[in-house]
Parts: sequence; structure tokens; C-alpha cells
Amino acid sequence: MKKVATRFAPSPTGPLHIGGVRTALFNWLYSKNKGGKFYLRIEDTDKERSKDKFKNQIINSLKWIGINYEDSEYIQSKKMDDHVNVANELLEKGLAYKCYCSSNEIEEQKKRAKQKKIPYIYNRKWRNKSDSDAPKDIDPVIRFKSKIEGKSILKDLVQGNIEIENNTIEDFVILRADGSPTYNLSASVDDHLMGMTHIIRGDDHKINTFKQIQIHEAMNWKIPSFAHIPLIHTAEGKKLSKRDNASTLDDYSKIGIMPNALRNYLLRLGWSYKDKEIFNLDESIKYFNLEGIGKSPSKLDINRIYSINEHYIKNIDENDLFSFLKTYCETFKEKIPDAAEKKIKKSLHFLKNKAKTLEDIYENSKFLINDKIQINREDKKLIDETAIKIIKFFSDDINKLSDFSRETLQPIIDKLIKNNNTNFKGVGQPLRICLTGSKFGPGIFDILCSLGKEEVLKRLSQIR
RNA sequence: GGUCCCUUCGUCUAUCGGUUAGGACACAUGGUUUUCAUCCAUGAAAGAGGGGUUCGAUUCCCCUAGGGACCGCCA
Repeated sequence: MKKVATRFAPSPTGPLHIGGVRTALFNWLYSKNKGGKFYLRIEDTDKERSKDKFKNQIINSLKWIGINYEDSEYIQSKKMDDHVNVANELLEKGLAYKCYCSSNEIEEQKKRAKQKKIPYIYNRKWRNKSDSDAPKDIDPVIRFKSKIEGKSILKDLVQGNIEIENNTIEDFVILRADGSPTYNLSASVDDHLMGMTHIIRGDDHKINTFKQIQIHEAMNWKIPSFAHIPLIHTAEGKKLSKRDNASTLDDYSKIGIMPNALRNYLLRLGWSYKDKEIFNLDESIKYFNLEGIGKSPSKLDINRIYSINEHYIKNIDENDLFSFLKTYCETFKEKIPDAAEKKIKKSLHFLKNKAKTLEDIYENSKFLINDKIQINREDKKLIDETAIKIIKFFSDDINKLSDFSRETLQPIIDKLIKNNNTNFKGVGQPLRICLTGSKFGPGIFDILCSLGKEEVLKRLSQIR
């Protein structure tokens, strides 16, 4: 049995969206599960629309989410000669032919078909004509001689057997008038050249598959296995496209979603293994299979993304969490100063408990990142006479403390509550506001301990 | 319009002919709590409709309805 080889083959004509990432993930996991190889092929034969910017974005996206590929990227445009050669070979063998129809002529036919509401299919006009009839002023395209009789059955690994009448597939163009190869030709040739054994892609490719199989057959190549996965839909139930907002990886990373969480989410979107929800990387590889892929399209659910992210925040190793946080802050917020690093690391155990995203952690650690505390006007009103008095007493009391911990602080707070005839809020709230600039946030003891005695005294002294 | 595909709680899904149709997220209610959260408990919530096949269908088949994809000298 040949070693499994899969590939992800995006065209760099726009930002990669998470549907594409999921396709890449499935291909990658499948090959890893089988101990095979996974490749990235950049389909950049459309020179007009392909942009390096998008190519880099694709590469970075895969890197971010942890999908690695063999060798360097396979650049399709570099193989165009091979594609052209195959077209010529098919031509020589009589399995393809030159079509001299002008584009106007084709357009006319399409228009007419539309008016009559009948399906347009190229009429195979030049299929059996000889070149001697050819008009001099037209550069021909090369069309593949598709099967006309009978049916084809695609044994799809996800969708089961798909049967189609051969005559519904037209004699598609494989070489343009300018001599450049088209998608179906290039993809077929490259899949063969790269030794692909399994092609896992969106089911919007199903018709292409019938065409590509025919090219493989005509060239006597081994035909890979196919798995067409349902597309991801938007909340409105339409195919997810590059133009939808919240569709690229960046849209998620910038709100503080972690790569492993998104990977887990994408894996479970349209795929399942019993009732299991959380899959770490090893488990993803271990359990992934094609049988678990559902047949119906699934919708994106941001709540689920948050929830899985939250789970990862609370359960991964704190050193890992910190490095995700560090990268996140540096990329999207502000660099965490060295001085704050230690404090945040020490505080992660409580910071993470109130966070769904890295952004939440960042928001709650601002008081550790910045020494300057900003208090808004509303909150300032809460610091009244009594509050200032309490703060003063508190400062005096902790000043005497040699051991600064929850155990030593608790009695002080209790005493203040009693002496001032108030409740916990009466003491905790002003302290929290003065120390962090916010009414909300971590528990007051957590704030106190992570700041440390000196810093607490310093911040409180600025209020009096 | 043609071809092909799909259809279980709002969402992601489990079930591979016999279940009180299960789980997770979201939602609601209650509890814990030091604000915001967390956490715990409880609750509401689904087999599109109609025919078959069968002792028995969510599960197999057919029809209808709804949804989707494709129909480029783009990929």
C-alpha cells in the first residue's frame, strides 16, 4: 500500500478563510493519522489575481494554527510547462482537440441557452472537425474530449457513491488561447506529479473531480481517492467566502482566540468522535478519520469558539498560556514590560479564571502592566470621605505588615468593615478602584498579593 | 433552468432497526461568592412533511418541501 499523501491547494487570490483552514486541517490530520505526508501547493496560475501578500498570509495562517507541511511550498506556476506538455500529449493521442470557436460565439450560445432556460453546454463543434477547416484569425483553445456515453460513479469517501451522466460534463478547456493551462489540467497533473493518494477538499469541487478523474484515466495515471467535505456556512446559511467578516484567522487571533482552541473548534465542526469535545493535538491525530465527517454543511458558532477557548485558557499549562498571552499582547495590544512579566505569570492562576479570551486576560492584567492608574469620573465619585478614611487606615495597617498575604490581610479588612460599620463592598470597592482603576476585576486579595506591599502603598498614597 | 448534495434541540453533534432520543455550547432558574466572573445544581429545547418495508423505524426505500453547491479560456 502506498504511503498516504495529501495536500492543501489554495489559490493566493484572497485571504485564506477558516473554511480553507479546516480543509487544510483535515488533510493534515488525515495524513498524520496514517503516518503519511502533507503538502502545501500554491495554485497561482492566475497571474492577474494571485498576490504574494495572500500567499504569505496563507503560509502564516497554517503556521499559526500549527499545520506544518513537507518541504517548501509547491508553486504551481513553476510547473506550467509540465501541464502544457500533458495537454499536447492528450492532443497527439486524440484525447483532446483544438476548438476554434471565438469567445463571442461561445458567449452567444450561453446567452441563448439562458433565454431558452435550457442548460448551456459547449456543443462540441470542433470535436470531430479537422484543422484544415480552421479559421486563420483565431487562436484555438484545447478542449478535453469528455465522455459522452454512459455514467460515471465517484466513490466518495465522505459522500458515498455519486453518480452522474457523462454527457452533463462538457468538453472543458485545458489550454487557453494564450497557451496557458487551466485549473483542471494543472490540478490533475500536479496531483499526479506529487503522488497524491487522497484528495480532501470542499464539495464545491465535485464536478471538477469528474473532470480530473477523466484526465487521469486518459493519461493512464493512478486515480487518487476523493473525500468531499461539506462547506462551512455563515449564520445565514450561505457558503463562507473571503468577503464575510470574521472569516480569517486574524479575525479570531485579534480577539484573543488561541490557535489550539481554534484548531479544536474547527476539528469538531462537521466532524465528531463519539461525544468527545476536547481533542489535544495528539488526540486529534490519533482519532481523526474520514468516517466521522458529517454530510451536511455546518454553521459557524462564535459562542462555541469562545467556550472552547475558555476551556483551553483554564486547562493548558500556565507557561504555555503565558507565552500565548505575551505574543498576543505584543501583536495586538502592547508589549508586556519585563517588570510585569513575573507579576502576570504569578497571577495567571486567578486571571485565567475570569477569561474567555486572551483579550480578557489582558484587560484584567492592565493594572500589572501599567503603573499609572486611570480612574474614570463615575468611579471617582465612589471614593468619598469614608472611603478615603478607610484607605488611610488600610495603608497604615499594612505598612506594619512583614508578611503580606491573604492570611495577614484578611483580619485587617475584617477590622475595617467592623470599625466603619460597612460591608465587604464598602472596603473592597474603593481599594479595587484605587489599585486597578476599575470596579470590576480579580478578587481584592488577589490584586493585593500580586501587586505586593510596596506597590499597594505607592498606589494608595496617590489617592490621599 | 440543469446536474449533484444535504435535512436530529437555536448551534455543533451522538444514535450504525428496539433508547425516557444522549452530550456540548448558548439560553432560563436557583445556589456558592468579594465586584465582574468562575463553579455547582436544575430546567426548557430536536428526528421537515407524507407514503412504504418491518413485529418495530430518527435509523432502510420512495415522493414532496426546504436548504446548499456547481454550471468560466477563475481556482
